[in-house]
Formats: sequence, structure tokens, C-alpha cells
Amino acid sequence: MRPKDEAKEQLILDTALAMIFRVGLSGLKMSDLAKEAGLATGTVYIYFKDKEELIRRLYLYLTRKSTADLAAEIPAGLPLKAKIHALAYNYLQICLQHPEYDAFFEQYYRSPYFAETAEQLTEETSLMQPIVEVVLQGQQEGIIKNADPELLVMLVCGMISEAARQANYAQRTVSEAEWQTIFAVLWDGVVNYGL
Amino acid sequence: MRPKDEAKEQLILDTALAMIFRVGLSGLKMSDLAKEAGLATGTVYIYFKDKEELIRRLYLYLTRKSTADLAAEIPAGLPLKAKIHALAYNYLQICLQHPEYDAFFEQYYRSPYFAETAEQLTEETSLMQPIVEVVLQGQQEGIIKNADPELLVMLVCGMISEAARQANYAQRTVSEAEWQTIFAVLWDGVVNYGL
Amino acid sequence: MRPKDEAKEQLILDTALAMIFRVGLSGLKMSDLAKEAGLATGTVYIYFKDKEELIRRLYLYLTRKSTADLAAEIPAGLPLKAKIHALAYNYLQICLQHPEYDAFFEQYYRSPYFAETAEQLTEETSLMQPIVEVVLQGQQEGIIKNADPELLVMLVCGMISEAARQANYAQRTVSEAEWQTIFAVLWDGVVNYGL
Amino acid sequence: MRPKDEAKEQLILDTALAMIFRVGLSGLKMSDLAKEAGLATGTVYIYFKDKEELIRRLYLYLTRKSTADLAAEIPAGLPLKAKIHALAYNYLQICLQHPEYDAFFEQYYRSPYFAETAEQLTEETSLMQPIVEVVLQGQQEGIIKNADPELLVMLVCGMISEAARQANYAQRTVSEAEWQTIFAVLWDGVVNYGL
DNA sequence: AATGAATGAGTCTTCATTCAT
DNA sequence: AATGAATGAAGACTCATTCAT
Repeated sequence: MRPKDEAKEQLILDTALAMIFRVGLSGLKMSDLAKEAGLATGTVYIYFKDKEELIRRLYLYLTRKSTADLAAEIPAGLPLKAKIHALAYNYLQICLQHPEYDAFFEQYYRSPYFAETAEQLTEETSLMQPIVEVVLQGQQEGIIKNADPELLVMLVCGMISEAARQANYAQRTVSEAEWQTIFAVLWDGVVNYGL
Repeated sequence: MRPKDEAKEQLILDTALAMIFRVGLSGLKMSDLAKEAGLATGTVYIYFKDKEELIRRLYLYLTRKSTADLAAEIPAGLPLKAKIHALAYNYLQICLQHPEYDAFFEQYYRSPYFAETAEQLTEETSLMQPIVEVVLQGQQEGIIKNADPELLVMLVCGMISEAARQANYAQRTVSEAEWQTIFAVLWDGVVNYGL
Repeated sequence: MRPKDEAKEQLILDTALAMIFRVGLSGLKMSDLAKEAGLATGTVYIYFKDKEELIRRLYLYLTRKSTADLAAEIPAGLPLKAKIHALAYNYLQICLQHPEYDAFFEQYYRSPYFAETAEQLTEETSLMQPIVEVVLQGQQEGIIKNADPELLVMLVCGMISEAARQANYAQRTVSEAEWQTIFAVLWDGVVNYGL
Repeated sequence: MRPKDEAKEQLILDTALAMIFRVGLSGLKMSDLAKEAGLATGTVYIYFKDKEELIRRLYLYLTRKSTADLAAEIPAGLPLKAKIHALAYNYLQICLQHPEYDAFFEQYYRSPYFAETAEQLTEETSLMQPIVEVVLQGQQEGIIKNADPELLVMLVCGMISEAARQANYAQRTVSEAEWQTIFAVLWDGVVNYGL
């Protein structure tokens, strides 16, 4: 007998993500998913109890994946501005290269599948933690505005993800010139000019 | 069929919007909608050909409504900074007070109902037009960064809507202090410090 | 609009009963039931929330119906032996003419649908009540054995229903001669010969 | 495929019987059965071609087993009344101690698995043969009513099995006093009082 | 125009059976 | 022979839409 294939579970999750990006969360049909993954319908149910569990596991998987993607790139010994530049650029690239992530999260939060548990909340908060650290450092150095670090991060993320989202909607990418503007706005916005 | 009762059509749209905020776009059932609006199922079909038309009309209605909400408040003779402050504050309030708008748009764009037509795009672009005008003015005065005005507006809107969205998720509002921070960041970000 | 038809509910129950007799409780398919009743599948779900409710309502309906069938025939002023003869004969006829009842009850009790509630139990006990009364009368007259009346009734019913069941299995009826034997056995069995 | 392991086949049959008593014939799932028997699903299919054959073999097995159980106890040299008493008591005990038998048979006869073949009919008739012999003997001695012996046996079995069934439903047993009543009724019923 | 019962195509899910190991 | 993952046909149930009143 074939052993319960670890890769098959991953295949199902990845296929589901790709399909949700195309047809929407509510447009995802279990039988279509199976077909696109090259499996029989019933096989999906071996790995996931039902559609709800599939969606929830996909959420957890993506949450962890994004955290990892971001954390992996935190540059250590750079000066603050370069560090933030790297982080912001990295975040933009993730948003651009993985529009499925954003698409999924947006739909998940508005869907009946989403029943926010404490555990999940915790996990999500930690996603931004490494970045908040950098902001705190900047505040101690007197470079960054003296405001709630989480709020500052939120604003910056809002800018970047909005820019990426619009680019994705329009099937474009973000040009070098645009990135210059984006970084100028976020840096000037965040920096302490009140000296 | 031209509906006799204009108010009934409005009632259906408003009820649909409220329900979509609660149960999601895919959770909206025509029979539930009718019941909640105090009508029979068939009656909804007198005013709207099918669910798709209902959703599309709701989209158009909301697009116009947000434009109006924003435009209504454009202060004429104020100095630039005060004008932008007023516009931004107004936008934040709309985002906070009408989370249903955001919820609907987010879901609509990802849904099968959304097939971007030229007409719709045009309409949407115009939504931001009055604000873009203000930015152009600021650039002519040399106060605002010399970059694509649409991009600047997009970044600012991204910040504000992200802040409002997080507040709404957490069932909070945005405090005065937070607003101070938000405006400081957006103003500093947008202003031309490169002189 | 058509009013929610009372007769349609009855039609569904009767069709279900007939089909269960033919194909068994587990062989009953909601879509087949609808087709045989001349309805669309969804229509069945207007009258019955799900298959479980359908089965439970059928059970209640049959319980009441059998009670009524039996009670309707209780002969008032006859002498005891004639009364019991009439009751027993009546019971045999019901068993013979409505093998579906027995078939349904047998299957229901063994099925997952059956979760014995107090209310249902009460109702069922009352089914035998009128007959128990007659036995009590016979005991007071010293004619019938001095034993638990419910047990006596149970034994008699066991005989009769077994005879009817075998006849039905074999697609026969019960001949006059057989009935003579059956009644002789039950009467002799029940009568107080210990004098 | 001739099974190597005779005991495994028996294990499957016994497990199936126990499960059918618990979850019903239609509630029996091949994978559950395998799990409960401590086997893999596929293994069951080595011993039984499909579910239908499993059920049919279970039926044959039980038919033989009940016959054996009953026959084993036929007391040889006793006087007629004692013989019948022993047989009836034995039958009651079987019904009480093996409610699974009754449960299975009831469900089997009503199920799609049951397609009455001649072979099966023959086998079943023979089940009652030894008892019918005793009745014939009683009739020759003039003690037992002069009626169709099979009918008489059927009536007696109906009484006893009904009493046992009710006791089992109620999770009770049959008390000594109740047995006295049962035997009195069946004996008086069967005996030739017409002298 | 209004009603809500009726319709049936479309989905999710189960489970008997097969088959690669 | 034994295993249990894989299969997919079949069945319960939903819900957008229609239509008789």
C-alpha cells in the first residue's frame, strides 16, 4: 500500500491556493480542486476532513509561510535606513510575487470559515514582530517618529500592499521609479522631522 | 419592467449591503435577503433580473455614494495643508463609519461577479479625481513631492484604509492621538523635503 | 402563489411508506421518493427539513394511525369472548392489510433514526391501552388468567403478528381454518383453565 | 482464493454481527468492520467477495447456528409436556441471550440483500423440523390440538420471541413469574381442551 | 406588482471496492 | 496474504430562479 503521501497534502494546499486566486474562495469546488490536482475527489477527503478544514489549514500554512518569507530576509548589520529599505522592498516583492496570499487572506477574513481563535490571533501578531523591533531601534536612535511602532508599521504596510495590489489588479509590476517614490514617502513619513 | 416603487429598490440594495457585511458575498442568499427586507423572494426578481445584476447595481451604487461622500466635503478656500487634512480625515471617517463599503469592495473584486468593464473602470478612476486635483495644486505650489499624483494618493489611501480596517477588525475606533500620528506620517511622506 | 399544500405532505409520507416497504428504509433515496411522488427533489425539503425528520414524522404518523385503526373497532356491548374475538380478528386484518406498518416499525427500531424519546414511548404504550382494558375486565370476571395484562396482550399480539408476517412473506393470506386455529390457541391460552 | 486462516473468516463474521446489532445493517461500513476486527479494509475482501457475500454468509452461518443451538438441547426421553417446556425455555433463552440474531434476521429479510432462493428456504424450514416432530408426537398422543403443526409452532415461537424482544428492547430479562405465565399460555393454547 | 411554493442543476461528502506496495 | 491509500459513483441537501395564483 502507498504510504499517506506528505507531498500530496502540500499539492492539495498549493492547488487550492492557486484556484482560489483564480475563481475566488466561494468559487472553489472540491471536485474541481481534485481534478486540477490530478486526484480523485475522495482522495482530498483523506487528507482533509472537509472543505472547512482544508481552508483553515491553508490559512495556517500561509500565515506561517509569509512569516518565514519575511523573517528570512532580515538584514543584520546594516544601518537603519538601509535595513528598512531592505525590509520594505522585500515586503513589496512578496506582495507582488504572491498576490494569491493577499487574495486568500482578504477573502478568508470575510468568509464564514473565519472564526478567529486566540491561537490564530497570536500567531498573526508575531508576523510583524521582527519589523516592529527595527522600528523600536530607530526610535531609540531618535531617527524615527516617537509613536506606536505597531501603528507605524501598519501604515507603511498599508502603503506598500496597496501599491502592490493596484499593480496586480492592473497586471503590471512596480517600476523602479515608482519604488523610489514609495520609499521616499514611507521614509519621510516615518522619520522624525520634528527636530 | 420599470419598478413602481423606487424606495423598494433602495431597500433591497441597503439590506443586501448590510447582509454582505455580516455573512459575506457568497453567504448572501436571495431568499434570506428577501425575508430580511420584508419581501417575498419573487419580489426581488422584479427589481433585479438576477443576483448578478443585484450585485453589479450595488457596486455602482456604492461607487457613486463614496464619491459623493468624499466630494461633498471638499473644502474650497482652505490652505493646502488644511485641505489635505480635511480630505484625509474625511476619508478615515468614511472608512470607519462604513466598514460595509470596504467589505463589499474587497469581496466584489475577488468574486466571479467582477468582470472589469471599461465603463466601470472609468467611473472608478473619477472617484479619486477631486483628490488628485488637490495634489496637483500642491505640486505646482512646490509643496508636494514631484511624483505621479495617483501614486501619492494611492499610498495615502492605503495608509488610511489599512488603519481603519485594523480598527474595524478589532472593533475599536481610531483615537485622536492615533490620528495625529497618521496625519504626521502622511503629510511628511507627501511633502517635498528634498528642497 | 400556491399555498403550502397539506395534502402534499401526506402524499410524501404515504409514498415514503410504500417505498420503504419495497426497498427498505436504507434503500429509500430522497430523489427517488420525490420522483415517485411526482415532485422535484427540493420540494420534499420544503415539507421536511431532512431525511431524518421525514422518517421521524412517518413514525409518529404511523403510530397514531395504528392506534386509531385499532381503537375505531372496539365493539362495545358484546360478551367478552366475542369482544376479544373481534379485537384479535381486527388486529390480524390490520397486520395482513398493512404489512408496510410492520415493515416500517421493524426497520425503524433498528435504524440510526431511532433515538427513543420519552414522548414517543408514552405514545406507544397507549396504543395497547384499550385492549389491556378488555383483559382487565376479563380478569375481574374470573375468565381470564390472573397475570400481567400487558404480558398477556403481548403474547397474543406476538402470535397474531407472527402469523400475519409469515403469511405476508409467503404472499399468502390467512385462511378461515387457520384463523380458527389461531383463535383457539389464543383463547385457550388466555382463559383461566386453572379453576 | 481459499482463505488460509479459517479463524479470520470467523472473526469477520462475528465482528460484523456485533456491529450490525449496534449500528444496523445499513450502518455497517466495510472499513469500520475491518478496523474493529483489527484488519485492513482490503483483507476483508480476501475472505469475502463483497459486502453482499459477507451478509449472505453471515445469514447462512446464523441460520445454522440457531438450528444447532436449538437441536443440541432436544431432550430425548422426557414426557411430552416436559419436552415442550424444555424446548420453549431453551428458545426463550436463545432469544434473550442472542438479541443480535433476531436483530440481524429482521433487518436481513427487509434488506436488498435478501433475495429468497430455494436453497435458503429449504434450509430455514428444516430449522423448525425437530420441534414440529415433537408436536406431531403430541397430536398422535391426542394431547395437542389437531391443527397444522407448523402453524402451532409458529404461534408459540411468535409468543416467545415477542416476549424476548420486548424484554431486550427494555434492557430487561424475563422473570421467573413471567416465564410461568408464558408457558401457561402456550401450553393451554396448544393443548387439546376440546375433549 | 406581489407572493412564496416549486423546481432541479449543482455541491459536498460518503463508502464499497480496487490496487500498488 | 496483507495493507490502507486511492478511486469515483452515488446520494443528501442547497439555493438561484421560475411561475401559478
